[in-house]
Amino acid sequence: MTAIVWFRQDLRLSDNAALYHACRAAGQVIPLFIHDPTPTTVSQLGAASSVWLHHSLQALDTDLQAVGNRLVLRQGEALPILQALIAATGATRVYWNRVYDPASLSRDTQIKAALRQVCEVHSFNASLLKEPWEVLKSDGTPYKVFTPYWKAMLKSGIQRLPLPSPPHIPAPTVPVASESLESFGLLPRIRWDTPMMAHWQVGETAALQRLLDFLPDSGADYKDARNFPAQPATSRLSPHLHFGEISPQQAVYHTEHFLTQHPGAESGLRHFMQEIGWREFSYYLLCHFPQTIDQALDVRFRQFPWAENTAELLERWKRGQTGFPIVDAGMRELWHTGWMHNRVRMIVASFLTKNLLIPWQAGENWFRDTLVDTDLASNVFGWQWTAGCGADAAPYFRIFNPILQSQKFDAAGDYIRRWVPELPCSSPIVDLKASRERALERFKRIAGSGTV
DNA sequence: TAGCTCGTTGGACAA
DNA sequence: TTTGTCCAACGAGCT
Repeated sequence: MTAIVWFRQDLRLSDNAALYHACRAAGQVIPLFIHDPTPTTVSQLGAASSVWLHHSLQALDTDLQAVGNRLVLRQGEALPILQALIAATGATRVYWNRVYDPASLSRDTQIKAALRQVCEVHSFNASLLKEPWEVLKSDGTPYKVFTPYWKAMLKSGIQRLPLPSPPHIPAPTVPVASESLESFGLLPRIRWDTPMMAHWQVGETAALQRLLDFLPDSGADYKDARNFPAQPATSRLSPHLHFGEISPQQAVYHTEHFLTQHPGAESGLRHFMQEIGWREFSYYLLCHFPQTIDQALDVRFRQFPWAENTAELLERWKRGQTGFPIVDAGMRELWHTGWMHNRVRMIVASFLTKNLLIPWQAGENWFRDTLVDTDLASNVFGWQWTAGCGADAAPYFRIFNPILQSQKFDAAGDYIRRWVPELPCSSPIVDLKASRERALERFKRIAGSGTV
């Protein structure tokens, strides 16, 4: 019996439910990845993420070769490709792990219905700790506040043993043709990606190593040190988690295991697991409120009086030329490495949406294109939280002051100097005090105009 | 059921 | 220089 394992955002061999169950059930396994270049508004792959995907697919293929198989690459619309592959190989089962953004969920539902005419289809959860519909309030509606949500999650139990990596994945006896990875065109023509990728190691092995290095190096101090962008105190697991090179269950499992031997790291690592929880919560909200992909959850914000004629200001923000050192440092870190420290993400987002009064969607789009860890749910959630229009949002008067933030979290200026060596940088593009007051005034205008 | 406290990440201002 | 208070208002969850 032959089974197709359709890889999507689960580019790993360990703790991969679809792969695990396919290997147990089938004598021959066809590992497949489909690149669908059709432009859609929600699932378009940003330039930096495309580069990561290229390397991740390469790593997955290498790992598959080590256990006797190869990754089959195809390009185009998923359903006809799967149907053709089933017809050509006589496969009788298709396995995949679910992807939880609304567009993928509805597409997969259609594909499942169509494929069930000709074969068995099995889908699994391999990217979330729990299914989003499993955890609800006592009245049956979804949580909108993180703390009670996370408490309920912990109470119901988030730990389980990760599935082992199959020691051997039997290849089909008749080889299946594959397109070349280069034909996907994921790498840019002008190779700006080489210096960016010098900051990263891609693939399942690197992802696990990253976690295992992080736990002893930074686990104990995580709670406080993670706020200081000059320190390498955060896990940097986000791109690995996004592409599924490691699962959140694996992160939780290894963290708990580490804690049994290093109980002193308890406080720090509870906060680290809480960050895994925030990732989970953003998927949870996106599943329950799918319209929040591009619309504010708080309906009052759908007619927020944003500033006009801001093209030039947006451009200066993107290029890291705002004249505010910590903002410019963050935007340049993003440009050079495909990643930005979490605290700095909040600072630059607050600056864009509040001091410049530019819609959060503009910032969300730029992040989507330039981050290697772009994750629809986390990105949308984070931006809405900062803009004050999402679930559990920051109060409207919470406007970060970039000068005070750098004094508090980069007092020695190490982070700023690393990315803005030409200090003092250009003159500020906006007056902090005046722009803060302008934002507060406009937020007051929409207050009381009705809520969700 | 009513009443109460609390809520990831802050800043300005007065004392 | 540091510390306390206020900046809204609503849903979650407890008593």
